[in-house]
Amino acid sequence: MFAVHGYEGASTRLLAERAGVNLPAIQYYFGSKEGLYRAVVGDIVGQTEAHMAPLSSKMRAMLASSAISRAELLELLCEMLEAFVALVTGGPQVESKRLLFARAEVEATPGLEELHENGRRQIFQPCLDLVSRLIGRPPEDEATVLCTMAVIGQVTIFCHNKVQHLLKTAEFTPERVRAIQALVRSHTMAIFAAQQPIPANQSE
Amino acid sequence: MFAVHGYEGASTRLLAERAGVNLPAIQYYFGSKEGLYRAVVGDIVGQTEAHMAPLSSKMRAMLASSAISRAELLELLCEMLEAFVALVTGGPQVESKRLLFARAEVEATPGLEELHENGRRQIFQPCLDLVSRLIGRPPEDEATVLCTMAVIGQVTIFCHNKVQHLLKTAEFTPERVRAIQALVRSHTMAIFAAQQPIPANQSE
DNA sequence: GACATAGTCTATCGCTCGATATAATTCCGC
DNA sequence: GCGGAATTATATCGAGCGATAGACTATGTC
Repeated sequence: MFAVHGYEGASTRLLAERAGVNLPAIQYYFGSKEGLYRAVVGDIVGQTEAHMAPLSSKMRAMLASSAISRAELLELLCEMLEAFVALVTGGPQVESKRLLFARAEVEATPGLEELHENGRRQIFQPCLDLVSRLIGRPPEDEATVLCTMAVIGQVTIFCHNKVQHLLKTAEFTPERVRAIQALVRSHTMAIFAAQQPIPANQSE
Repeated sequence: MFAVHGYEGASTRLLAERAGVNLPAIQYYFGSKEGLYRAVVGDIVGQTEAHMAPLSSKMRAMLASSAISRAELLELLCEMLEAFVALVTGGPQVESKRLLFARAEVEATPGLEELHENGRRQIFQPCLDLVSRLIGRPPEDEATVLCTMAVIGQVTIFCHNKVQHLLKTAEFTPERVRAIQALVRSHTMAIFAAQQPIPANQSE
């Protein structure tokens, strides 16, 4: 309900009715409407962390090892993006999760900042680090940030609500998910393969 | 106000106060809050059309001419994306326009569908046609749609509100706009340059 | 100077919102 | 099967919402 109608739009009466409980149950169990909202966001944050955990640790391990080839960096970035695609197109309550992700970029409601901060930490920062190495510029550089955003934008657009009307069916079938993953992978490969090899002046 | 607070969040009292008029003026001049909203959306739609008009007609002319090279198609697509970047980062009331674009993808408020439909017509459809020719698949194909969405996603991400917190300054300076345009161009060139040449079995 | 029109003002209507006070009910150890 | 705690149901509060009624003011016409 929060994802579909927004925080303001999802009234406590609607929430209680859909949950099959009485109205004051929200205050009884969650303190307030905001408390319920934060619980929802926290649940999704947890799902995200669980989903990205294995890849995150793998990446941390590989980046820690002294020598890592450009091809390995690129492969890590592609896996990261593929995991992001899987995150926003699968798992429990996909539709709601995707919409809530999209809302986090627009709405300024309590708790959504946690969701956004989580996305920054779990998705953006790892990608930024990889892109930084791939283009041989520090992650603080604006060019690095912009490039990372553009690459990630290829995925985030599939979170949008109305954009899905461009497709005949709104559902993310396994075939479609694989198609998107393959698409993002090939694009990303093309983007960074064409890049000149690292000028070897990056740190470490 | 609509862009920042959303349709529901921008109360008529707030709107009237910020406009320096009395409360019933909204109903007097626009019939209702929704009428005012539609007027706002209509204004932005008009801006968008005016902004994209020259490129649209140029593209229509080139596509109508029988022979058009792959390089020319690619150049057209890049110009289209650059114009899209310019659209969401410049012109009057940039910030509001960008936020409203982002909201159009999430909110289901009256009149926003017009904004979304306009984006589909002015941006997505032309890009879809170009991508269709570039990858040699009909525009109805899901693969064509997905590819176009991914390419456009590189730009739409810059419409997001919170994502901009990733940058040190939120403002879109001319240098930053040019950097984004160059970035999107180089990415798009890489994506479609690596593609195998058209199998020559596309229509026309 | 009387009058019609256009536009603005204050006050308020009916409604929905989140939250709560309070009563009724269910649950569970004993 | 009883008593107290946990939970649920009913009724309602105060606030804010969009919209409107109706009085007031400015303006142009004759």
